[in-house]
Amino acid sequence: MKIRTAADLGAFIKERRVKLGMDQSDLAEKAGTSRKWIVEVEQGKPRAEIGLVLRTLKTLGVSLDIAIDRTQKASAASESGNVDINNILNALKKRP
Amino acid sequence: MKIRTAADLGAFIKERRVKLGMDQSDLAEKAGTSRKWIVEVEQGKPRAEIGLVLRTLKTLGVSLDIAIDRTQKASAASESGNVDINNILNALKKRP
DNA sequence: TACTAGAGTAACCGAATGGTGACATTTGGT
DNA sequence: ACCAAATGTCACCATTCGGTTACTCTAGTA
Repeated sequence: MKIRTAADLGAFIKERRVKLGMDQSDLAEKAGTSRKWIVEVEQGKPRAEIGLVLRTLKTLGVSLDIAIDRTQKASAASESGNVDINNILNALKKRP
Repeated sequence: MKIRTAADLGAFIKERRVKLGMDQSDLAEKAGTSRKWIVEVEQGKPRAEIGLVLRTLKTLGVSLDIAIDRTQKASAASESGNVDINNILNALKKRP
């Protein structure tokens, strides 16, 4: 599932928690945070800190993967993961 | 690439930014944040807020995917994405 | 050598965080 | 209807955030 917003994240966490038969207190304790924080994150709080988010996801047995977005208009090098010489040259053009 | 810690995230962001030929100021401006914040995140700040992180990743043309972790010892239902009846029953046992 | 771009660091500050503990509401079972 | 568990909300508070501005240091260029 693609995560684009904090709301996406919150929905996923809640769904996953319920599937595992945990309540908010269980998850909070296992993830080393507070129930209040779980509530807020499940509601899509955009300013929650990533450290706690990562710990929470780990607790839920979930992995976060990052990848070059194919739906984005990107250069060939961009997708390959190599340095994009065109982008760099373009940036250089901005010099006075 | 799997993201397990804030340091992972920071390393990825920096690598990606450089590949695209951007400097910290460029990225900060395009992502709607400050250069200071970019510096901190690239250094692995664990308390950066997810909202900004998501915006930054979007700016970098990157997508975040979430998935049930196969390396984790998980029940069959857990992997399938269905409700895990065993976990729920286990939780019920805790009732006094 | 002198200059510049880029990266890292520091101080300042208003604003928001996350934890605690309590209370209110909703839900499900007896 | 009653009760208990789970969820949602609130006030309080020490801590930290993120933005701004300015300074340093390094590497590469003229």
